Amino acid sequence: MKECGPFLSLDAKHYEPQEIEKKIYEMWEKRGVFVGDNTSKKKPYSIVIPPPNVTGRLHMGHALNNSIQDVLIRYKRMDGYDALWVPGTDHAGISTQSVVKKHLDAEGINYRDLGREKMIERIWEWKEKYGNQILRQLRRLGASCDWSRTRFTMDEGLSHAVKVAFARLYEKGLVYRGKYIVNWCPIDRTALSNDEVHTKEGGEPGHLWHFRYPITDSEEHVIIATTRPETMLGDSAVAVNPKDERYTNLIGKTVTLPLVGRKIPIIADDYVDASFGTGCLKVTPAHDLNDFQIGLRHDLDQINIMNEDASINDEAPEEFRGLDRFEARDKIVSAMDALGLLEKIEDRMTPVGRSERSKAIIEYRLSDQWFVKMRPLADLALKASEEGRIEISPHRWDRVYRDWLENTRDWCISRQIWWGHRIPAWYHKETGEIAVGIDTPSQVLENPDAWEQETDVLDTWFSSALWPYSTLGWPEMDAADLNRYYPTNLLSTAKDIIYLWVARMAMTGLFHMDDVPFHHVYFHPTICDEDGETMSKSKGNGIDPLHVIDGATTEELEGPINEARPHNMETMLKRLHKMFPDGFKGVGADALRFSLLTLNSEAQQVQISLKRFEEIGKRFTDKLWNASRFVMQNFEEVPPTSEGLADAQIEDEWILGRLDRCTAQLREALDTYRFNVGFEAVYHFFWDDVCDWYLELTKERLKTGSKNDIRRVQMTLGEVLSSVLRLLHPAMPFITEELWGHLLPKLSAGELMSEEISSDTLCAQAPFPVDHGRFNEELDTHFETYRDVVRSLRNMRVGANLSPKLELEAFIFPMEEEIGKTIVSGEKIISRASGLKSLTLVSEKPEKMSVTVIPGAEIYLNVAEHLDVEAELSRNEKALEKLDKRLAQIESKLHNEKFTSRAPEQVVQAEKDALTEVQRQKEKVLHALEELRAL
RNA sequence: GGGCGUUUAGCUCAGUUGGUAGAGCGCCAGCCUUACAAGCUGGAUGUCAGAAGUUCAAGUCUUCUAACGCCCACCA
Repeated sequence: MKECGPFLSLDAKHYEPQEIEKKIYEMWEKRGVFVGDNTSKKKPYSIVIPPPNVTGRLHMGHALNNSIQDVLIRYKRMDGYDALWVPGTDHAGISTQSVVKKHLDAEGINYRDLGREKMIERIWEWKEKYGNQILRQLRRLGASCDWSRTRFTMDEGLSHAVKVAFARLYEKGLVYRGKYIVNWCPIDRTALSNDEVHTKEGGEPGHLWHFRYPITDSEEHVIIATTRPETMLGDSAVAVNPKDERYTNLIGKTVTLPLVGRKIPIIADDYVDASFGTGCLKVTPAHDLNDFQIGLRHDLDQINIMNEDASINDEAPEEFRGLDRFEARDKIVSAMDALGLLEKIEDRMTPVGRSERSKAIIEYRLSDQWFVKMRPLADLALKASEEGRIEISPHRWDRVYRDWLENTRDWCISRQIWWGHRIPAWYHKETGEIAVGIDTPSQVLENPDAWEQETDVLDTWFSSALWPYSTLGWPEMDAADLNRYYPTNLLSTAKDIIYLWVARMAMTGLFHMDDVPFHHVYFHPTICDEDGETMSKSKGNGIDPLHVIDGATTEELEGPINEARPHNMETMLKRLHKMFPDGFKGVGADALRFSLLTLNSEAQQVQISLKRFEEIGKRFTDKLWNASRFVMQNFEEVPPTSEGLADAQIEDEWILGRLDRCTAQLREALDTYRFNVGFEAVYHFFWDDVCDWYLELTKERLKTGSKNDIRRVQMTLGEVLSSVLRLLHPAMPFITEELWGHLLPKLSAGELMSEEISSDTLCAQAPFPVDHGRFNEELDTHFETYRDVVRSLRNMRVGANLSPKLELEAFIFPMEEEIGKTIVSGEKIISRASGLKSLTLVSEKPEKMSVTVIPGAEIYLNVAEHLDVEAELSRNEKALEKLDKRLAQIESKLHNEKFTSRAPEQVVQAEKDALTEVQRQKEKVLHALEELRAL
């Protein structure tokens, strides 16, 4: 018996998740059921979590992705694997530093005054205090991570791993230092990788200024166009296309740069698009990526005119020095205008790069940076992908991944911030010599005063790139975890970090470990709101998973909207108030997870709204709770005999067959990451087959059957329910564990188990169901016929407006002996399900009864004086219409000679059979109508 | 500019080798049938975005078009 739990009485009519979920999670943790055992004889199955930022709060994307991982981990754990899910967090360099900076700002402290050491201390303090919030939230979700292995990208081991990785890459010449033009954020004062810069689609409103640059010693001028006039201070050439005949005579001459007075050459370069603007391009190598490249080709001066904060520096004429870049822009425009050199100003949408983090417009800045040489590494990853050592699902992302690897550029990994892994490189103060080492290099130790350490830290993604093996003990090559769990089985993540993270893990994994970091990559769809917009903080359209789990007042639901203050704020609030005037009642983690999983198709995005969690997850948890309650109530009176078990009835065999089929479907679906398909199969099996049919059919047997027959039903129910709980556990771990706590003692006490299950927690010990091969095609088809008959009978009853309680007589007039036999074999089932007094096979048509024609038979229901001729007529006329439509379809096919001659024999025969069948039915319906009209 | 995705019932979406269009919600009618009214039973609802093609047969394959969305690269 369990030490604790189950927690909720089965008397409860509605399932109340919140309290139970917390208690159950505690129980699991206390028992250590999530802990991987690297000495186990079981086969390993491992996943390393995409580490959320320490600054993060759980959002819907996390909820989805972690539900997915948890499903697979729990599935494998139950299925006999030593399943390990390694959790952890990412130090998120810039993001965390700016969060703490804001806190300090609020205290009136400038972090720069604090100094590097103190600031880092403050960030650590903050991290210790708030950094684990997201891990606690993952627990609320039910994530079965091995918390004893929790890692942090800046903990001791991982920091060591980062240094080792850097040093090894450096030794191999794959890390280098160089001057380069980088994306520069003037707010955070750091370089950013391309992936951290975002450009709004279609650009942002701006202007295109056309300036005249006078040709030296001439009355002529060239006209250049720019969207960033301030950069002219750093111009070192004007370029034209060599094929542009308008300017060939100018090549080699110089222009005198207005305001500055510098003489700069007119050069020819293919990069210039002759058809754009005037075909003349000002070249500013220090402040534009393309200009930088042109500058290299022509050996132009690289004139940096800006400070770190993008104010104008002393390279510029005095009047502009110290000005902010946008002030300088205005001033330059008016100065040019005053000189009569402003040709015109056009309004124009211009591409504007912004820092993803600070939202500031980025500058391009020439500086000393560290880079990873990507080509050799990318080739490793490409090869692994071509050899199928990394498989990506859905498959379409494979190409996206490969395209990037084929075209990738060197990766700038230095960041000018304090929070992160400080680059283990030292510079000789005089010679400029560089020393790199995992520990402080000996020459530095010998003469420390002559050296200084690099102040930059590494891009956060540098440490993330090592995550799958650094978390398992690398660079210790004989670490038990590393040996056992690397390569991991799966990486599940969002596709927007396919380059930023996935590709880089593949590259470094292959380089450092000589093996792929994961065999499979699964990209889940993007979560969008009900209008199809991606959820984001700035739009205020996010749904907080914890609100879904715990519920929220209307005010709390407003939170994200109020914080973001989007342009359509009013509409959003209005809609919220209309839909949830009394707040949202929490549905629990199970319902959240189940909803997300059944919505998770192979599409690129999935639209969700709060309502959906009620419609899908909540409804289903409630159904599961109630049906289980009912089943278990019927175990109360179990006679604990183990002899004389009655034979299985048709419905018993049928439901067990369907159970097996459902099990096979779910396994197949989970193995191929088709979560919606798998869980929908279980959903429908449980709701439709188990609840609506099997439970309804067996109520009577449970009430009035013999003890031995009751036991048969109980035994079947026991297997069905215990299997369903196990099938659903990966998706809905809490409620299934809770119900398992109720069910298991009853099953054991009554010797109702048809298989050995010796376990006290479902989570850890219960085996995942297997397909016993009991699905019987023939029996299942027969059962479908019964259901057809029942549906027809119920329909007739409703048509005659008769109470469902009234027991009626029904008659079957079969067109074929076979059908008659089939129907008779299901007599009990049909009678029970349609409230019949009797079901009789007749060879002569009964009269004055309600009639329905189904394939192969006519069904009559004796509704006596309640026969509503009008209703009968209209129902059968409708049936006739349908048959006619179908008939036309078939006939047109069969009349088509090409069809009969070219379609496969079987298909043609099937159509012919269908024709006879439909014709036969039509005749019967016509006949019935005739008789009805005669009444 | 390049790549990808989506377009199926009023809404949100399934639809795996081409072979009579499905689910949930919503809607209509009837039921408090002893697990569940947060439920049960029955019912209505579709030129599968448009066009062309391949095929005996197309929601499904090919091409083109349109709308919407995402990613990458960015003409100063």
